[in-house]
Amino acid sequence: MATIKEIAKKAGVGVGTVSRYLNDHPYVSEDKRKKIQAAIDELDYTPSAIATQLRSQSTKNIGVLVSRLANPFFAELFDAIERKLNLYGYQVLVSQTHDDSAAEQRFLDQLKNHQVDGVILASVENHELVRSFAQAYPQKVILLNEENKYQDIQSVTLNHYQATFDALNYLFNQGNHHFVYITGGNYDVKSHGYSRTKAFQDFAKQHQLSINPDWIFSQKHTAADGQEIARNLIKNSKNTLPDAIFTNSDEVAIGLIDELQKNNISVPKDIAVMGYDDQPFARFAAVPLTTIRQPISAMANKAVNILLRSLTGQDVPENITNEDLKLKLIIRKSA
Amino acid sequence: MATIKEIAKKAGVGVGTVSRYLNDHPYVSEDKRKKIQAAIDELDYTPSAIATQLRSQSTKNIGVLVSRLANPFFAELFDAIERKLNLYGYQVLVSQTHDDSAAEQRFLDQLKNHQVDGVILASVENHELVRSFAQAYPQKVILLNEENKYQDIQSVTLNHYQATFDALNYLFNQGNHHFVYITGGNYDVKSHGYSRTKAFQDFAKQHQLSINPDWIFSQKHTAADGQEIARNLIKNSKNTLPDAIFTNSDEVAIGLIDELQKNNISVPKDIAVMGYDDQPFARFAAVPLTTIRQPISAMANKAVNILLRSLTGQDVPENITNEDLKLKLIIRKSA
DNA sequence: TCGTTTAATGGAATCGATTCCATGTATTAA
DNA sequence: TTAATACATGGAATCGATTCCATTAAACGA
Repeated sequence: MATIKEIAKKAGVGVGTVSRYLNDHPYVSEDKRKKIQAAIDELDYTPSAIATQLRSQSTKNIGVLVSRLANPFFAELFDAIERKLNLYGYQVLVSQTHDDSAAEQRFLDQLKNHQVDGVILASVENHELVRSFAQAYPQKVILLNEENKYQDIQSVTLNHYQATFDALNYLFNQGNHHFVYITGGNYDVKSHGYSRTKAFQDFAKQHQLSINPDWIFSQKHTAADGQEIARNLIKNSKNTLPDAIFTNSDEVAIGLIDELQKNNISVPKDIAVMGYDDQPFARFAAVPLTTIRQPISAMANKAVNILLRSLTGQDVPENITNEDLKLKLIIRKSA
Repeated sequence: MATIKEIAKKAGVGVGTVSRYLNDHPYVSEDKRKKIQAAIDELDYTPSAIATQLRSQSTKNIGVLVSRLANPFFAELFDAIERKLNLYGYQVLVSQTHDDSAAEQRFLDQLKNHQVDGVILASVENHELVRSFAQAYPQKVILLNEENKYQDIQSVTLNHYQATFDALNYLFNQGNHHFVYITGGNYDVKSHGYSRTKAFQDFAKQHQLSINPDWIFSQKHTAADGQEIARNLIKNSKNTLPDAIFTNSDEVAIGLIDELQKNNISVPKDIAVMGYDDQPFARFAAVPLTTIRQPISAMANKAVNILLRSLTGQDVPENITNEDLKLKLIIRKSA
């Protein structure tokens, strides 16, 4: 590959002049412009991004971390983020954790070794780890849709507590009192998704519902997980079945419904099922899902806006309102 | 951030020694090892990946190009590719074309400017463009699941022609003779997905089916597209409706079925619908999809194997057989 | 004992761009 | 006419690693 030196030589000018030409600096005569461009064309020259990055100490790369891209929610989120970042000339590097905090570590290390200028974390496994990075690089890290226990980390957060509470209320008011709760995280304070779980716990307390520990499921993500839960429920609960299931993912909901119906349990008549995300597919399910819609594109845009602003100091329009970031209960057939 | 120079200074050794230590070269005394490690710990040093990349002329980054990650097929494909590449210490950069060849151009330029060591193209818009890159960097480019008109480009290809032909035969043998054909590409030779289209054309010829030009749809990808097609079909075809629809995507199939049913057209009784991909969701659709399953993980592994081998010259196990790469008709309810 | 490997080490050169500095010429102001 | 700016340019220094080369010390063989 040709280098800037070769271009300079071929054009009969200094490397400085070539660089100035490439970067649209003034102070390059028309005469040399032509010669330089000719040399570039002739040698099919493209500047080495790596060299530029080293010298300029900036990569124009942003890392995005999600737990699993095969989850349509994350795929759509990534899509929105990429579109927005491309607008500003950034490339995007995605990584998936698959719930593995070692993968998260490797991802974050890219900040340290300057592979990326900043990161958007749409998933966090190890809060301590993330926090230590966020403190080391406060402008370079932003949490998206994750619990933020520490005010010192930039983040865009939605009110999942309220949305979950409202959805549970909706189920309750339909006469459901025996709940199954399924989360993608763990059923404790340190887990991601805890504000939803907290809402469930508070809700149960408020209505004095007894929580059956066998009806709490953790780290469930896929339709296959949902099917398994349904089987488990049917097998273990002898004569008592729940009357409502709150999932934290449409995928799980779909698996559940499929398996329940196969066992002649009607949704929503026998059991109501509440999804989460309003994934593209939700409306097309065998029983169209009642679910909580996340405002994906608004979330993505806001996160990118904030990150770019803090990264470059330059003014990036703030055009996302709190209204745009509202979660919304979508009522279909499953509950 | 600390640099290797500062480490050298703090440890009282030369930069060469530090570098040797970092890269596990022999010829570093136990004594200095300790001092260097102490300095590294104290200054929280991490080598700059950019500098290393510049010097070593290799990035350990691979680019993956897909048309749309929100398509579950591509999301799963990406997932499989990423898992495999991580195993070998590579990072992955994804880009989406969204059918825009300018995006493809930008993506490929990363090869030229050394942002990536190689690329996997699971989608191609502009064949000429891709070919010119493939010729400039023959070992660095591999096509995955795309038409390969030129034998000079590395690729892994499946027999979509045969799979499509077989699926059409299946539909035909059920008594369907009036076909709608829907592709994600264009209905011509230059388009991606043409071997499927060719199979359809040959099939029609063989059975002397008349092709209704109003029943050919191009560049359709989403469930919304499917719904629109269904509406279009119903509105325009007065008293004649097709009896079978061959789609090139489960997503489209799902939208179709939804809209047809809303109009009291029964699937598969009135119209049979054939999907493509066997996306995770296919089995959970309102009418579980009859579709053609793509061997995603085998495809991904094979592509990565070939690419890494041609990139590094080193031996990467070839453990994917042709049997693993077979497309398979999955019969459910929609046809 | 002396020549020959082997082990350790420091530091300059290098990868390919950008930017600062020095220098020179042309233009304008007074 | 002269001083002050503006315009153009070449090339060295720099970003932060790796690697080659030169040098020295220790171990080895005969």
